Amino acid sequence: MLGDFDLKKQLKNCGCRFTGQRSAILDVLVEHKGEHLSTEEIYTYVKENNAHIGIATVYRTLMLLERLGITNKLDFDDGFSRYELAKENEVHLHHHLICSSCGSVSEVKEDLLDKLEQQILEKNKFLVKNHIIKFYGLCENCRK
Amino acid sequence: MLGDFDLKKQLKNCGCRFTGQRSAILDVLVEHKGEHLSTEEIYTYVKENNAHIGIATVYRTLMLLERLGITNKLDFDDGFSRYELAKENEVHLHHHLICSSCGSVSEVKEDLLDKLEQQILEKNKFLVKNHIIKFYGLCENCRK
DNA sequence: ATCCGTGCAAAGTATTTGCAACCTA
DNA sequence: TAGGTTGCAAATACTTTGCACGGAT
Repeated sequence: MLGDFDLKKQLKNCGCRFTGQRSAILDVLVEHKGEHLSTEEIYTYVKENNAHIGIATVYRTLMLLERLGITNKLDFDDGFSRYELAKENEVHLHHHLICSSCGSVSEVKEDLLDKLEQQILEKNKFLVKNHIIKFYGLCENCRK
Repeated sequence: MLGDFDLKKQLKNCGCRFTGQRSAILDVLVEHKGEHLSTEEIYTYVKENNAHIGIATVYRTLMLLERLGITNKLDFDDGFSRYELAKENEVHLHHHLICSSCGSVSEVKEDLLDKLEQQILEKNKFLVKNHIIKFYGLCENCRK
């Protein structure tokens, strides 16, 4: 798998080892690209082909993948840490739409924030490297 | 105190009772306007004048205040729920600047998002009622 | 007097950690 | 072989809940 090759290289670069568990966890994230899986969900999917994996390994691996910049940790205030592949964000950052009524999460894929971030650098002397934007409101279904 | 009067009215409106603990917790939030206190910090401050209050009451009251729209719950991914007075947001919504290096949190007080939210309504049929924006990057100090 | 609110402690839930066995390099 | 990695279980950390007592209306 393509993902494995990159992972192997990146792990070597940081002196870490390439293991079946780490590969399997990344595979799950690749297979579910576009979703925002919780640790528990990732654990469940990984167990399908890796029955004896422990959830501590999932937590540790997700921490590692985030440190390597392979994943982004997301937070929708539902009590779970969620993850997505960071690659998707190379071109654009996501804006998440969270419905206050049904809790559904969808995405906007536009980035109109460059202007704002430029102003922040000028006025606050703060260099923006990444952002997480959560819009709370009512989705199409719940507005009916 | 001014805050007490509003609280009393709002509590009555929802069939809830006005108690010393609820008043004291709101007082702490008013005294620390502009900060983003964690539940634990609020608990510590309230105990100064209310030595025997329990932390469960703080959690329950903050939940109530949020339901009443008096406070906003914030989340800076540091493992704590944080709160601020919602009033501050009547005029403008906050954008938080979170430094990846030192963890400091500051604020931008501009709202250039109206245009984007209008587009979201048109393209995603999603009606934005509120938003939380977290910019991750490097603050002035850490860029030196 | 009623019954909501409180404090305490126990329970819950997500996540982290210690450690011996295991596996990658 | 050496040392990073794993699985298990115990430990943490934050938050919620059950219940009897206390206080607001």
